[in-house]
Amino acid sequence: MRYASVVVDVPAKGTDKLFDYEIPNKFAGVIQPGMRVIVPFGSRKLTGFVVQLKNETDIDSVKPIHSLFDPEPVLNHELLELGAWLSETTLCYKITAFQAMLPAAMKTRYIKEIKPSSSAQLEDLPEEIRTAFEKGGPLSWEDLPSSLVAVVQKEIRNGNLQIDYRVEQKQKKRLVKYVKPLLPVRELEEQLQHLPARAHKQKEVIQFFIDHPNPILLTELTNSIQGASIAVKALIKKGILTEEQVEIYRDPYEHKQFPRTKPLPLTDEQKRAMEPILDKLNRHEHEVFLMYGVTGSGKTEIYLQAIEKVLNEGKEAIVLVPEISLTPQMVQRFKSRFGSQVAVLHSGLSSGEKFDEWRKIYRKEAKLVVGARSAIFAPFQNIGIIIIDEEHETSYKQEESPRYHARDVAIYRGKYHQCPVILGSATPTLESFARAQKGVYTLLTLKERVNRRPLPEVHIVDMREELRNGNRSMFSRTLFEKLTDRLKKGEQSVLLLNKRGYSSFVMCRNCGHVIGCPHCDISLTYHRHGEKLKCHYCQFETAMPSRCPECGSEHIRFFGTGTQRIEEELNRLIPEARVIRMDVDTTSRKGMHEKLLNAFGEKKADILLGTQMIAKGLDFPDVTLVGVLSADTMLHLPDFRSGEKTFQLLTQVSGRAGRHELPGEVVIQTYTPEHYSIQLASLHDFETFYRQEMKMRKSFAYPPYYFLILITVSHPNAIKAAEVTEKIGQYLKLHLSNEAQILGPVSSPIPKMKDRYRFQCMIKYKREKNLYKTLKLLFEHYEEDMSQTDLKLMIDLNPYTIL
DNA sequence: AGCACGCCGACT
DNA sequence: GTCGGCGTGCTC
Repeated sequence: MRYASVVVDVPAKGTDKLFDYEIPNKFAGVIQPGMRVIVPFGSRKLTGFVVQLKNETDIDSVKPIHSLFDPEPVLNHELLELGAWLSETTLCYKITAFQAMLPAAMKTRYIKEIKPSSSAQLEDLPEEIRTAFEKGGPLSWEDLPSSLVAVVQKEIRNGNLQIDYRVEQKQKKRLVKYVKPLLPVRELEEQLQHLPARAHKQKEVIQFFIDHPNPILLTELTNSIQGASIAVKALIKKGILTEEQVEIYRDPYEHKQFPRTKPLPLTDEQKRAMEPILDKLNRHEHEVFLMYGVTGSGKTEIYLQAIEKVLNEGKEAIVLVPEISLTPQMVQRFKSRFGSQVAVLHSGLSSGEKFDEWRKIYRKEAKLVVGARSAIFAPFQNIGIIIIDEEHETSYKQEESPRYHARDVAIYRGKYHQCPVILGSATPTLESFARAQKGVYTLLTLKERVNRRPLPEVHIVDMREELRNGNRSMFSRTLFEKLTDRLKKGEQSVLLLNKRGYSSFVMCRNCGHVIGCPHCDISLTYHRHGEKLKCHYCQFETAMPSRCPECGSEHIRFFGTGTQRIEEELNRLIPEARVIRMDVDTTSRKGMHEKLLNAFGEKKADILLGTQMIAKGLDFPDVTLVGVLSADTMLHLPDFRSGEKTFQLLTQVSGRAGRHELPGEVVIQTYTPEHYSIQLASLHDFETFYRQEMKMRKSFAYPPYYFLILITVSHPNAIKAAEVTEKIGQYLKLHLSNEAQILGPVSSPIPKMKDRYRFQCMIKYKREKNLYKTLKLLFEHYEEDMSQTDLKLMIDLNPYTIL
């Protein structure tokens, strides 16, 4: 093959196509589809993905491929096709789709350097440039002092300097510094005498090496001797110590022990659910199963046994778990059963760790991947089963381009590999449950908890009533009594604060002014750490003012109910209770999540207080009480799924109580106790909830009866944004069928973000033959506007949050 | 995206 | 007459 078609690394409209390059003789037979190559592109060098090889090209001025970037293809045939499909169905650039399938560490970095051209006489160069070169090799364009820019440009024109474009992989090999003495102990003792009297630190370091003459990690050394790194540097200079960079293999779980577990005996119900899966596995056929099983019904054991069968046949398995429930407990269950065959991918890993886990999969050292959304792109060749646990979780939908849903990708891959896909949940999405009702998916039902433990008893507390009775605290009397009761019995409680829509904004109690972000139309959130106000949408942050910027009053304070405030109130009401608080603030540091959960598991605390992150997957035997402090905070969000989300959250969190010997109880505090989402969650009645919610969806033409598309238009000028949105609405009315409903334009729920005004319109449709074509045409129609006037168009097919 | 090319005003 | 501002259009 003489030519290669390449998708170049420029995410833009004009470059979202294939560019043909000649394959130089030296690469003949080496270059294959799925490989990344470095190609000349205009005056630069870029990486690109080879997508096909061919013997003909229509282009008359083909350039040759410069070099290989990977020794082997990084995307196999299936993933190349999947990328093309993703870019079509989510309307993203091909390069964006390809990049989404690789770990971030494999993204490329472009370096622009200035160096003397081969023909240049160094003496001809101006003094200031020559000295810069003498100091240290080529100059990077980025940190060229602005005073030199003009001179450099002139010399480039004169042909004395040239720009060198280099391509590098962002991934850094993990290097650690080891320090060791260059001299034997005897000589070290001698050196100790020769050091200046005031070099205390250096003496301390040498003494350390006299006691322990072996190489030591620099970080470990600085742990035992504070500020040792400066002394070490000095000692290296003196030739007493030496340092060594060693590349280490990153294994986030290397120090963990995972006792092996054996398959548990299945209940009759589990066996019945297992059968159709095994049948499909044996026949090597594709099928989507919706496994609807109440919390604690043993879904995971079914996953484990199905996976075991797949692995025994020499095939691979993918298990997706929502990010927040990718807890150590969950990972442990898989590692314990399958040991080193498991690769784990989640956001808690560093990009290098993710890269190494990815390579384990690529090199077939791992046969099973357990991971968050993007793990669906694991580079396996022979997948035997794909499992999506907690199928209803919104984190499976990516909110940036490519706006894909992991479930759709899973089904695509399941078809390709002719293998079953299992969607598991105690509270399936209405979309999936409706498909199961229609027979598109096969429904598997688990109604009983393993060992027949009853579901916990749920009490709904009307907080309006509490207020009328003079209780103004965040804790109802019922909840308070039950909390103190658990404390007496030595049992544990979990308290959930549903923080969404409740963030702690800052308001002036005198004039009612709320401090907002100057760039985005939302209120700033108070962070106690450093007394700061931060914007959730842009990076803006500012100090907490002591006076109201509007009226100058000192009565300005943060409102809303953060976990911190609850913790304070808890400490006041029940001072003897030991509380662990889990929220973004306390878990942002790496490993804290695990640490806090372990502490709770070891009963170092009586109450676990947290946000959504504690709702899922936790399994502690002594938790007998779950309290939901305010069930309706998300019920009133302007989102048609708010009822569904409330039902899901309440059901999930209730499932945390009484999972073992001790029976559990749940207290739900709410201001709208009559709402069906809350009522039915308290009765653990998903099926009635499903029917009720489906009626609502039908009458308002929402999914699953209709599909949605959200088009968001943003522009620095509000009028322009509104105008364009209006025109888009008209355009769509003209080009889509009469069956489609076009709503809007309306101001986006976040009307202004990063100094851009946002308007949106929504399309509801059932079937549209020319949908993708029309949307693509829409993009082209506004192309000039987009480049000329800084207009941005965002199209989200099947949006998950319309917020 | 980034870069070259090209056309206009400001200045040595 | 040259330098440098940014609008325009292309990149195999």
